[in-house]
Amino acid sequence: MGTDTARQACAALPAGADDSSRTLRVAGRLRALRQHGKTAFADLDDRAGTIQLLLRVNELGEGPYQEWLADLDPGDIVGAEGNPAVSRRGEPSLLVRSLTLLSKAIAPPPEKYHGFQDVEERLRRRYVDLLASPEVRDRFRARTELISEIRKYFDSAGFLEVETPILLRVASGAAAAPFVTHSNYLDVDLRLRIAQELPLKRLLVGGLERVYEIGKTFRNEDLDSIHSPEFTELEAYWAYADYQDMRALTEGLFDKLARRAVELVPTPQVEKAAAAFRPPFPTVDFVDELERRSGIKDLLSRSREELRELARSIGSTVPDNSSTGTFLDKLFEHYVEPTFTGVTFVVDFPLATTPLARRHRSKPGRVERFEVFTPAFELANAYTELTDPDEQAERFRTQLGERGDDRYAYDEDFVEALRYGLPPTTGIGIGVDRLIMGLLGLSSIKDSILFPLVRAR
RNA sequence: GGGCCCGUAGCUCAGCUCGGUAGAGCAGGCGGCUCUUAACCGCAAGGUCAGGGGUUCGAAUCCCCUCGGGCCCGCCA
Repeated sequence: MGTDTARQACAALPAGADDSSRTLRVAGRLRALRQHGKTAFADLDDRAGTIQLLLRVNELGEGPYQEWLADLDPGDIVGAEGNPAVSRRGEPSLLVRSLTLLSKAIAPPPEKYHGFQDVEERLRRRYVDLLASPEVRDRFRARTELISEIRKYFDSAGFLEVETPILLRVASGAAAAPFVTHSNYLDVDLRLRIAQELPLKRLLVGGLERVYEIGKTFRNEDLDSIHSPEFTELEAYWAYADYQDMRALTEGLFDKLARRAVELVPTPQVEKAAAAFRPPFPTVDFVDELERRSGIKDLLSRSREELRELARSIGSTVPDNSSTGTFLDKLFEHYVEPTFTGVTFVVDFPLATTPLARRHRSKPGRVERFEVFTPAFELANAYTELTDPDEQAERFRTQLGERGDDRYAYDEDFVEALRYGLPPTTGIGIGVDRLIMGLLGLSSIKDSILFPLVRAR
């Protein structure tokens, strides 16, 4: 039985009493051992919580009692059988009749009061971090539960969960450097996906009208408090809907997850963090807000050179040959992003920033796109999808021409797929590790990932 | 890539400013204690002071380099 059941069995007893008519059995890890000559106390943890073991010469006998105490160390994994009891000080306890050593901890657990503090060691040896800290175990359980909620949400909205390839000949769908590996059999270099977007949209061409995928995505770039080379991404595509529909769906998801997060981890930190994900959310028009904050007029009619000079004037050191979209992004990052105080929806981006989105129906020079920002990071990116194969081909070429490298790689087969007809569609990508960070109030993406990549030493 | 900070016992930390035999608590060992919950009391043990080089009669301490980590900035659209 779990320690929670065992504790309940003790609940009715008065302090100092035990009930020899009932037998309890628990198994778990010894956390602390307090010896008092012929009596000893130990705390035993399992997935359900903790219970005190009460060991006495009276029940175990002099010889076995001394042998047990000589053998036991904090960190050992034991099974215990005995009677429900309450200590004289009122602690629910298992009065032990017999003990079984299930696994010996040869390496000692971290110091019991301060715990495992060394940030680097906690990442390199996450198993020690987990065994030493119930809070860390709770955090990662919550992560899994929240991802499970995401699945339920999309499932109940009629979305089909699918798996698309991680190994690809062309890694496209985002602007990022891929990891490259090699197939010995095919004798060809393969890339790890940098997004799930293009395979998922192919599925909509194929008639699966609502699909989503949650899985690892890989970007061969920097590692810092909000970037991990391997991260969990959610992407969803929805035919016969546009980005306004997607916004409503997203807000519903955030609302549900915010409520669930507080249930899972009812701490002030999480309550505060999760509250920020309760609708309604402020909306910021990319161009209007940037013009208002910066005082720059007619942003969309500025030449690339003008935008470059404007970016230079705020201290950006991006290369001269960067794209128009890059300069606009730099200006936005500088003038607007620091003003966000909570979860914010930024809408209707300049066309130049986004090669896969549909042109805005009423705002010239824009795409139908929203991004979700928190004060700390970009969280989600959604748009009404571009469905026209000729325009898609043209946009890939423009992107390549401006950047002069092979990012946002031209995916020829994807353009071919569009020729068969992609229904009007909206799609979204959400950084799941970051979403967990936001909901639980974590400041580093490494706190959201069980085994983050660390440098060899 | 730049700046700042950190690395001392298995764990949590002092010691570094101002150079002079490397310390404490927890864990582990031995002894004591029949109600503790950071149990307590006593004894003994435990070190590549991240690594390398330099200055010095003498370096954990001062200087340089390297490695690892954290934070900030830049870059990554």
